[in-house]
Amino acid sequence: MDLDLRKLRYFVAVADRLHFGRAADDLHIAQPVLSRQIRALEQDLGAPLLIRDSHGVALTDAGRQLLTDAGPLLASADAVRRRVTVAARGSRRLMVGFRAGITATAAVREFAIRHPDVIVDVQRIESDDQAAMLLDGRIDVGYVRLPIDETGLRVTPLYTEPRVAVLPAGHRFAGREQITEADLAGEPLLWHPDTSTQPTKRPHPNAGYLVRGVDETLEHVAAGRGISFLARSTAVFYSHPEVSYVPVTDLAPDQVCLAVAASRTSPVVDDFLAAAHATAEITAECGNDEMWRLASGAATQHG
Amino acid sequence: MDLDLRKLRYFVAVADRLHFGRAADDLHIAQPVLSRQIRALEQDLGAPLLIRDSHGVALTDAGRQLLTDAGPLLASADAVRRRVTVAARGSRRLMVGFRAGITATAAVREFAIRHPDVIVDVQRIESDDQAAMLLDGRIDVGYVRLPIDETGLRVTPLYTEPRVAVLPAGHRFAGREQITEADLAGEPLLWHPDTSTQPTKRPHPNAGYLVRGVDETLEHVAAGRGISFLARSTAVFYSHPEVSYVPVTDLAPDQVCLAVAASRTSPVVDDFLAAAHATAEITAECGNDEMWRLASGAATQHG
DNA sequence: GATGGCGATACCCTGGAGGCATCGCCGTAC
DNA sequence: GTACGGCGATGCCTCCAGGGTATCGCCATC
Repeated sequence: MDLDLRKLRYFVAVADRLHFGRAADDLHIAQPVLSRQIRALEQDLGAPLLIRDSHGVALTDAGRQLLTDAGPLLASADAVRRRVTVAARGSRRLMVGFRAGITATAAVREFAIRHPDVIVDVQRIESDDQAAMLLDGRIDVGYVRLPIDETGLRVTPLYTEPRVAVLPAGHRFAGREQITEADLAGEPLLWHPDTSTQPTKRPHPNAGYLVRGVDETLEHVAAGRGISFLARSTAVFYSHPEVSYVPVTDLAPDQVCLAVAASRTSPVVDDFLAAAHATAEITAECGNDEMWRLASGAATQHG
Repeated sequence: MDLDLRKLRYFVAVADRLHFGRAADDLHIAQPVLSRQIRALEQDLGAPLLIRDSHGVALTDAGRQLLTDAGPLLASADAVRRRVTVAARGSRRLMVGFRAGITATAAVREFAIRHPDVIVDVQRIESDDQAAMLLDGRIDVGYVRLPIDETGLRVTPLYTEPRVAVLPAGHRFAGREQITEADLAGEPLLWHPDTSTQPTKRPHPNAGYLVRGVDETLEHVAAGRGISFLARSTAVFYSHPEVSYVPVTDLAPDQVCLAVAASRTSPVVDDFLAAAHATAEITAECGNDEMWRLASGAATQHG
């Protein structure tokens, strides 16, 4: 009758590896058990999920559908468990995530007027798991940057800000007032993990440098492994002696959004969203022209 | 480790009834079994969910949190099962729901250009289960009218249209060119089922007339049980010899939106959404001034 | 003080999830 | 061509979770 989330998790493991033995290892169970559980799941759903033949294991149409749906569902279940245990502690706490360069202070202050009893916790998030953290309830609200996989989320735009190129200090364009995207044609770009994959899908471990977070980006750029781009407010907050920021005039701006898990129903969350929207302009100021002039003036002193 | 959806369903039954014996009846299991399952769930979550004392059963904070989260989660699980079985049949089919008065033809035609292989099915939906149908996968996309419980959904506005009062033919305002909301102060309003409740919560069966759908509305109004309001396009499509429509000049307009389950990831769905947005103006025409003049002209012939 | 309603406990039975050993199939190597 | 190895499936055992019935314990009511 009801879907069995354990079997579903097992299925995801097999679908990820396309190999019963290795998936069983991942799950710390014996391979025959896994084999039977998957068969039981197929019988339960009344549909074959995997094709096993001498060439290995492959997904059927139904299996592909289940794989795409399983991730969000399992994440929601996680989120439910997490929220219940939090509610049980009686702690009225709101966890707000924010991407590098974004300052939630104004919204937090505004929110505290209406909800002095709620403790607002803030936590930095990164591009590669911003969606997953919302889905499984580690954060309740997120100041995120696009792109983001909107599956299971409710995403509303807040503001945009220009982006700048991140160049090694010795680069031929370092210190320029501004450049265009065309100037950088052919430059090696750092490879960022794909944020549009399902939360269950992990990027292949040895596919180039895995750049996660701003500090790593700066290190890699300084080391000459490639160039990158950052939102201007991020550049304002993070500097590195061996790195130079240069505005790129024709680059698509960075879109900052508010995101919550769509399955989340809570007046507290709604009130925070309202506060965040009301203070969007203040939040956006961190990347405005004045802040940029100040910051880039300071940066050129050592860049 | 994983949440047990069966236990979760059991919990919802108990939380709805606040009575173990009756909930057990609903679930067709014995009361002691239910008692133990709930206790197991509490142990599993590490939090008490219900307070049992001589005065009966009550929810704890954690229990309330779980109850609000359980509905969407169970609905998602249903949706996953449904989509997998559909995918297994290999049928590329898209189910589009629409509220009364909304014509999806333009979007369907536009969509068919890109996806001639996908069969688009349309189905009328009602206010009281429009959200539930999206959440549990009975429809993939919905042309809905506000208000709607956005939990678990992604809702984007399409267009608005004026609303009209629905009056019995013998009403003192019947046949008027227009009236204001104040004119109708004190008039008995038909009671519509609350759309903002959780999908698991059913309205109490004997709480006034349960008006579901347009036809019932017209019958009840004609029978003199109260007046009601409808979007103008709905009024254009539905007429009743004993009912008269009168524009209300200062009534908040009806907002038509597109809605999909937030956990739904599918390029086919995305393409339909794009087509629906692209054809929004055509869709909105059904309730425009010209259509209204034509329809109300015809209506006055027998009204 | 007797009674009845209601959740919890005790006890039993069955089925499902886990383990281990082994089979059957097929591709490959020598 | 045969031997071998990889891999999923099957057989068989154990144990616990989920189902049932009978009954207890508590309390409110009369």
